[in-house]
Amino acid sequence: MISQELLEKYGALKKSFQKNEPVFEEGNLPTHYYQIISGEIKMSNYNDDGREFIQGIFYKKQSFGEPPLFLNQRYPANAIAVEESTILALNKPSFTKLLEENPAISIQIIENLAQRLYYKSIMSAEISTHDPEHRVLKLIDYGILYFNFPKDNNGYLIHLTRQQIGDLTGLRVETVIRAIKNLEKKGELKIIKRKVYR
Amino acid sequence: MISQELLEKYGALKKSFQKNEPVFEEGNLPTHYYQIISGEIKMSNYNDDGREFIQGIFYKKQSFGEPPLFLNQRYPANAIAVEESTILALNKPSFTKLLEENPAISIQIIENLAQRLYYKSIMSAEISTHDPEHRVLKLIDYGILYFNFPKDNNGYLIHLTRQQIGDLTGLRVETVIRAIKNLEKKGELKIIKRKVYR
DNA sequence: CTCGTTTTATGATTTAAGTCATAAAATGTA
DNA sequence: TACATTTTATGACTTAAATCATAAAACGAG
Repeated sequence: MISQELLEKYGALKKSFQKNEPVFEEGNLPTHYYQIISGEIKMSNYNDDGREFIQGIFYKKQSFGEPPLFLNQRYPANAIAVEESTILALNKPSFTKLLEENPAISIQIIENLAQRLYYKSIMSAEISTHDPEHRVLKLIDYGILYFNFPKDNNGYLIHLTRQQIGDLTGLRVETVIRAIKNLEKKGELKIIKRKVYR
Repeated sequence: MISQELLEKYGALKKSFQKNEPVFEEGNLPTHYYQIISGEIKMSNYNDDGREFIQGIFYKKQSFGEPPLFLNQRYPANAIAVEESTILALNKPSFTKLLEENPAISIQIIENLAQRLYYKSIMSAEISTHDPEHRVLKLIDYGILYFNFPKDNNGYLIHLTRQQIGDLTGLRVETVIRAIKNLEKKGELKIIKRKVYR
């Protein structure tokens, strides 16, 4: 995360997005660095028969969509606002200038990319070699660590729908629902008013 | 990739690894930056019942295992030599110093991480939402682009075993073998003396 | 060259997850 | 507050890929 002041110093502008409004679309060339001020942005792909795969969900203070920006490659996925969101957008030339003039930021970017690569490494192994219950639980545990889910007296509230969990793990809703029920039976998590706690 | 001279200037040492010898193991804390001079290194996980998932295969001039090094986190996977390999290893304090004193290297690191994140993004979507043939073909096409497979008059030679393709895509050998046969029937690739060409 | 190991190959069978159908809560909104 | 939409839920059925069994070809070490 880069401080709002620094981004604005280099000319970053605030933009608002309605719920379900796209920030950028698969196949387009990147033009800006994006960082969330408030709201929630989802990056996802759709396969030929319309099935969604969520690459990640990003919250306030997080940036998204940088890899293709650095590589001058087309976006491999869509980014859309899950809820009304405000985002800082800095155009590429200014962003490059910012990086050149602030070497310490590069280290932050490296750490951020490393973190996301670490997540993808774990999840790709989980997704491809483990059973649904294991996948769902790992995703939840990862979310607790890095999506900063809120904690109350029932434990961490997993604010993802069953459908979203499915789209993040490559499982179908029904399978996720069944897996969560089984995990509850095993005492791995709680379901209170249909909400999942861990 | 960082030039061998620069790495050696900061004290990097050459190390040799026998076939199947581990470079580092899952759960250990990172101590060095590693870059391949020659040979082939595989990073992979094993699930509870011994099934392997290959995170990636790295060839000469490529570095591997940096994300946990930057994050001070334990390795999420093992790295082992697929064949006899020579590697440059630079310890963490020296590597940090190198980065601080050579800001341009940071940009290279960023691009490298961005590239790998891009690969993981594509593959994770492919793996979770598509059928075996699609997965295998995407992996092969990616490999042609980034693993620099050799090209001869039959096309690009995919020098991965069926087992490795399976471990990279989360499929079983038999499924990969059948998928490859079908892809040959469809004219998407060639099988000559059991070797796969595209 | 020989023998053991690895890789590719193919058919039969099983099974876990996907699909389909249907519905009741919960949530949002006019 | 009423109604449409979304989310969660459950049972029955189907299917694609995993599993199991077996073997031939290729490769590699001695």
